[in-house]
Amino acid sequence: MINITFPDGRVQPVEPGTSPLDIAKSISEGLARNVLAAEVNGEIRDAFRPLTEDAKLRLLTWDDPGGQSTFWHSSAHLLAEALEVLYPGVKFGIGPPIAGGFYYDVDLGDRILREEDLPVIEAKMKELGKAKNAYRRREVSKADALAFFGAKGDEYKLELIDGLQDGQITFYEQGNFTDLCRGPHIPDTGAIKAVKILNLAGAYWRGDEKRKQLTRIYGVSFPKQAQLDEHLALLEEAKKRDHRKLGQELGLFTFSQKVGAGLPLWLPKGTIVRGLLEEFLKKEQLRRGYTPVVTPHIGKKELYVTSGHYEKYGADSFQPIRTPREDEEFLLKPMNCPHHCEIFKHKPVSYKDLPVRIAEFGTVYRYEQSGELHGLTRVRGFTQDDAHIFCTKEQVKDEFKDVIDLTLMVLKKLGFEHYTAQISVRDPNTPEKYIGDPANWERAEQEIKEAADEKGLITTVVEGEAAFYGPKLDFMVQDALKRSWQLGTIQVDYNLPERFELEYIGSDNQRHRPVMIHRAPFGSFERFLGVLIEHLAGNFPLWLAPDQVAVLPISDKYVDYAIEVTGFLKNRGFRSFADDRNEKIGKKIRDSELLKVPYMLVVGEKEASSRQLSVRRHGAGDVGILDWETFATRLQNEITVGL
RNA sequence: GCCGAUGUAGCUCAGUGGUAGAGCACUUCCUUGGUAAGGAAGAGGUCUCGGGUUCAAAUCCCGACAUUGGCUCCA
Repeated sequence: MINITFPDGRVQPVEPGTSPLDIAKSISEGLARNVLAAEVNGEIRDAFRPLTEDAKLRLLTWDDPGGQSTFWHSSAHLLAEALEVLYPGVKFGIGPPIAGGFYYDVDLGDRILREEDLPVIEAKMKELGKAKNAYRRREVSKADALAFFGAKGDEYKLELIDGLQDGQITFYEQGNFTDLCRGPHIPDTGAIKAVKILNLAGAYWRGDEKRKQLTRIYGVSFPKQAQLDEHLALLEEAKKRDHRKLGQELGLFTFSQKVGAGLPLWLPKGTIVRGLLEEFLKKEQLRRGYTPVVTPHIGKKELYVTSGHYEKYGADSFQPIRTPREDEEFLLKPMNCPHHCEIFKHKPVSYKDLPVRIAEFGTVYRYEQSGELHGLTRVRGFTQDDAHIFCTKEQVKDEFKDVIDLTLMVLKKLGFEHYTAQISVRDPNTPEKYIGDPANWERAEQEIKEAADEKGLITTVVEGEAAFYGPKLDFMVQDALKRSWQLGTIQVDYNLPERFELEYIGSDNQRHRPVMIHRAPFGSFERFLGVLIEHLAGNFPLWLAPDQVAVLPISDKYVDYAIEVTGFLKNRGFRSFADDRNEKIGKKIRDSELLKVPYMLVVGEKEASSRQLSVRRHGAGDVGILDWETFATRLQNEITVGL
């Protein structure tokens, strides 16, 4: 007998060769139906794979991420099976589970898949699912594996097998389909009841753009149709919230072919929102000892040769601009830091001046490949809420903590409640990739972790993700639809102080090299606003709304009163307009609701004669009659509270 | 940059070889209406751009540009 330990500590002896699925069956049939995989001594395995020795066992259902990814992985195999039936001779790349489902990369030869083909694939998958074919695991020798896929003519699988060690190769089969696979898989295809093939895309074999491009088929699947429906509804909701669509509908920004791809044009309303964010941050930064600066949009090529950016990115940047007479070369600035380094250098700095915090909403231009551009989140010209902190190495930790504070304050103010921090440190195996004193690195990495801990951040530490010039902390922010975005960043830099020969005079009257910290709580206004629009579904809080109050006269007899009210509100600093169109009140309300204006004031005979306001809140409806002062106070209170 | 899709009025879209359509928005007129669309008339388009095929191209072919789903990249 072998001993199986359950998560609650209970130990049950079973015959060797018993599978977790058998154990589930012995507990209840219902459980057995729901078991997708098993965690055996911390490793996720097939629930049907026999246990041969003492083990800690956890049965995984749909509610476990491990159960879901196994389910999706098996769905990818089911997709492959369907493809093989529909398109004989299809060759397969890889087919893994991913965050929101699964995909399979396939080579269909000359055949091009179209949207119309997707329902056919879905139908075939459902049909094969109903067959309830069991997934079977089989260990094969390398020679046999090569022989199998050689006979099938699948060069991609052959290449994969080539990279595997003999004795560690397994096949999984279900129905008539056999795939090279490490597993694990769910017990049988019957569990895959709801399937949706989402989209098609090209993907290079092994992610290498020099190699053949395969067709990547994305799908998602669930044990129940209701779950799929819910998932599709969420995707629908995401589409509705798309900042590109809302930006258009709310008149926030636009793009022009003539101006150029990836170069957003901020419309008046968008500019108001953006300006309010700037104002908010500027105020907060002044309070925290930042000193604002302004630097030009271009800089001489030598500036970037000094900074090292020219060597590293010059070829992949907008190319230099030349002056007609002197033949000097200027670059559009891709970063603000070289300019800020020169500002730091403009006069001798004492240790008593440190930290120096130079802040600028600096617009930068980066050449992004045409296929990369996307709404506001990936553009070629954008404005960073940038600042560079020059400090001693002893001050790094406190500065980090202050920037974390600032960032959290920003996220809270804008209604982002879920976020984590990713700390990127050196890859210990390739120390030669990093510049700067290893002792400083060690210290900074440690202090970043401490600072994040002391501020109560949930962190993940990723080795090898650090920039060559220093470790960093990035904020990963989750929006209302549980999508994760990388926004703010804090980075330590040992490189630029060196290259620009930055110095300060210490208390010992000697020259010392400061440490530089790059930081941007929003990242860029463009990207942040894109994410914010989707997070809020375009419903800006009162303080950020481009129009705060729409005054809606019932008929043109009350337009004068509406204009008077608008004037009062404007004097109190609220953004307000009167809708004096010759339209019925229902129409005016509808239009203001669609524009997501937070407050609507309906004014007619009653209000004009009593000098009152009939107040309506966006999304909430009629909130009753208020006098002017009470309404103004209500607005002020709502703004003060924030959200 | 690569692969696929798309590009028709300000917006959303119909229009598969014979000189361009709808709804909304816009303008004018009628209407003066109390919490999500009042009525009528009008104006608005070298059908993204450039080539080609054809008696004839929004429509078919080629190329460019832009948008888009991905891939690769991202200081």
